[in-house]
Amino acid sequence: MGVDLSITQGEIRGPFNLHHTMQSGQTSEPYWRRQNETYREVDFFNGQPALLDVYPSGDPDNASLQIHVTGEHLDEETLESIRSYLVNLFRLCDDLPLFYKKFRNEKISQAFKEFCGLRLMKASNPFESLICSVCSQHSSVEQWNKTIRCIQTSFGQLIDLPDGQTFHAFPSPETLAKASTAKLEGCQAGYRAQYILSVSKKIVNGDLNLDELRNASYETAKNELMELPGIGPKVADCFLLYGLGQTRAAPVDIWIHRIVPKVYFGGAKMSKEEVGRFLRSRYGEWAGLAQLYLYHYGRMRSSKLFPPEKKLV
DNA sequence: AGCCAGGCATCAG
DNA sequence: CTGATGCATGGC
Repeated sequence: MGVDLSITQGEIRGPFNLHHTMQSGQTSEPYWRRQNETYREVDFFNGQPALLDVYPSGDPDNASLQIHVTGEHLDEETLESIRSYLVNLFRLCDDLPLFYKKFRNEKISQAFKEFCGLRLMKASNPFESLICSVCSQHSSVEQWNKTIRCIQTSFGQLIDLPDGQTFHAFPSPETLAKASTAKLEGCQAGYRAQYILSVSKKIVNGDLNLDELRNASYETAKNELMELPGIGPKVADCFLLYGLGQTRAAPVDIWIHRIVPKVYFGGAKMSKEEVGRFLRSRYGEWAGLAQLYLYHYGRMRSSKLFPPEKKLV
């Protein structure tokens, strides 16, 4: 009923730090449940639910990912789909060493050292990522995570695991389109409840097709997303980056809006739009990753867990 | 009590 | 175009 797998160097291009990646507040999905070094999540593979416990091993520069799978019918094909699921989720094929090398002479390289192995994530369920991105607006990481977990248990299909544990899948657009405002607000969604409803409805009636956005250019996709209620530039970029893997997207939130002018322009006054344009022109296809390092560095630096001794500037 | 949190919509100049 | 304000909610 349980099988052990590992993803090792050779399948991972360069360093990988699971903790940094899992704790960087990306809106691909909510935080996995954590117990010490191990992170747990449930999903379907070949139509069967399986519970994944993942934990790191090896030194940071030569890291591998250990996986314990609990479930039934764990044939070779299922295990292979679990492996590729994780490789895609943590974007383990991204050439992190090349990214570090390209920008090693910039101030941002301080963040490379501090958070070496931090990787972008890409959602396995774009709809879930879109709802996460919507809920993250004007809220803390901890808060939107609670809301998403509540939406999951309140509306998501029950999953029975062979060992008797139960989990909930993330609900479909059809389910959320029919959700009651009261129940959504019960999950502390606040005024975002309306946004969740209308976005879900637009997906159900065909006005919004997330798979088609995948093939559109960055600009086209972003403009189309911003037509939707409750989706502005930042939420659109979060979804494009963490939901669809558009690595040119660089969400400009309050942290990035503070940090970029300070680090790159001597504290000059800039609009959010200017900051976004700057990151895209400077980092191109790496803009999303550069944004993640700046964001995580800034957020950790001002946290009590990470004293602000080392300065980026 | 007041301000902030991975913003957005709206309205006034 | 820029700037101000309300919006739900919890944490500090």
